[in-house]
Amino acid sequence: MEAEGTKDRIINIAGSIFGRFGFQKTTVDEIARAAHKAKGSMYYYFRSKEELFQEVVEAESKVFSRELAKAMNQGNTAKEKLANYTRTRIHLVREMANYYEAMKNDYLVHLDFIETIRKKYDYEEKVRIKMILIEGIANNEFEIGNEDLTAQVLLTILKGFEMPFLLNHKDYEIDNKIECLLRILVRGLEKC
Amino acid sequence: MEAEGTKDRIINIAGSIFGRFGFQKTTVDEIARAAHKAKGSMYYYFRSKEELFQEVVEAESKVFSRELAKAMNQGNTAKEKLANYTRTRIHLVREMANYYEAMKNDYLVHLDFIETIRKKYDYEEKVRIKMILIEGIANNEFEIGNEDLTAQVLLTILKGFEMPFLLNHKDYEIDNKIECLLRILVRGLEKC
DNA sequence: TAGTCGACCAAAATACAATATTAGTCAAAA
DNA sequence: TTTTGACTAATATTGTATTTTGGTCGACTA
Repeated sequence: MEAEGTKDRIINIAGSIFGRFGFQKTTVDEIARAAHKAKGSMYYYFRSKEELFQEVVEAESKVFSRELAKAMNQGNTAKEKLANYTRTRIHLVREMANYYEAMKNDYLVHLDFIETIRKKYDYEEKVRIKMILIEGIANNEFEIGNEDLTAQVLLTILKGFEMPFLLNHKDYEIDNKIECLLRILVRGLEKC
Repeated sequence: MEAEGTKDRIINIAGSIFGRFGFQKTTVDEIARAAHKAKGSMYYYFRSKEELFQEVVEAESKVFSRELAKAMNQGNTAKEKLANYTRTRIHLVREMANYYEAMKNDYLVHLDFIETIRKKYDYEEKVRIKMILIEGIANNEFEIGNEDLTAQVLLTILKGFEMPFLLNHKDYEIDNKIECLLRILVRGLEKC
């Protein structure tokens, strides 16, 4: 028996094809052929093309989440955790930029199921940031009025930082910017 | 001169039409009719539709700039200036969100002359923020390693903040978020 | 002479019908 | 349980006739 089930194999293959061509320009038959299956078989595992895509995004988000959690836990203090989280997040998103590139065409076609997924992962991320903040408050590292609002704002900042390279603008100074941003954020949250 | 008045009138009328329908879906003839002129007359004042649009953007950017400068100068300290600048900028962009709405269709058609304008005004804005920072350092309000990089990062944060409502997501908590952001930024830059 | 006009043109956008792909189904079979 | 490929309705694409649009120009005027 293969370590990887058929369904997971399809998800992986679909992921690489969706990543190259986006949701709309990828056909179910194309994925089926790449997976050496008949198109009909796809509908044994997934109710629709949308559901297949959703599972691909879900799987990739899990990897994203795991990497982020790992980076975060490599720090001892809340400050370090926030810093590692920020650095890793920005770099991960940057690596995924070419992935987003293919999705750009789908972007205006406002697929509302994507919106749903996005919201869910935004929420998860906010919770994770909030946890760092709460830990920092408990540690006497941070002094924050409203952790929930602050977590939301930090997430907005992080998401804003990805915009430049989400829209082609290459940024060779990104590492300097990240450190500069972190200096402001950490000092801004710090208990002094 | 009378001619200068006509040109400005055309720019204003064109602005409101471009604002409603975007660059592509607005026709030169439409603008001409609204200005009670023949289409040919448009080409007496502007070399092309692009140039007309460019002048519209230029004019509106000037208003934007002036409002920002005004808000900024209402503060006495650098901290106040930064705060006023931030608040005004975010609110101005939000008011313009419906304007951007119409432009969304043009967005993917990557009009590179728009990119040029954007770069120019980004630079101006960065300079303005940098001036606040330098003033703050001179005042002993701020303590900043690299003002240029910091100004760039602040601009990136501000531009990131506009993304949510640039993409429909209405945000009823925006004022709380702005104050929360400002608290972080000001404390993050503060000399303590 | 600065400003306006509208007929005119080539290029681009649109409309529409014919054609081809595609998402999704299903009965049969492995 | 899993796979298949023929099948269909809906969607997308293509080719083409038609219209619209950006832009020009010579004539006109105040």
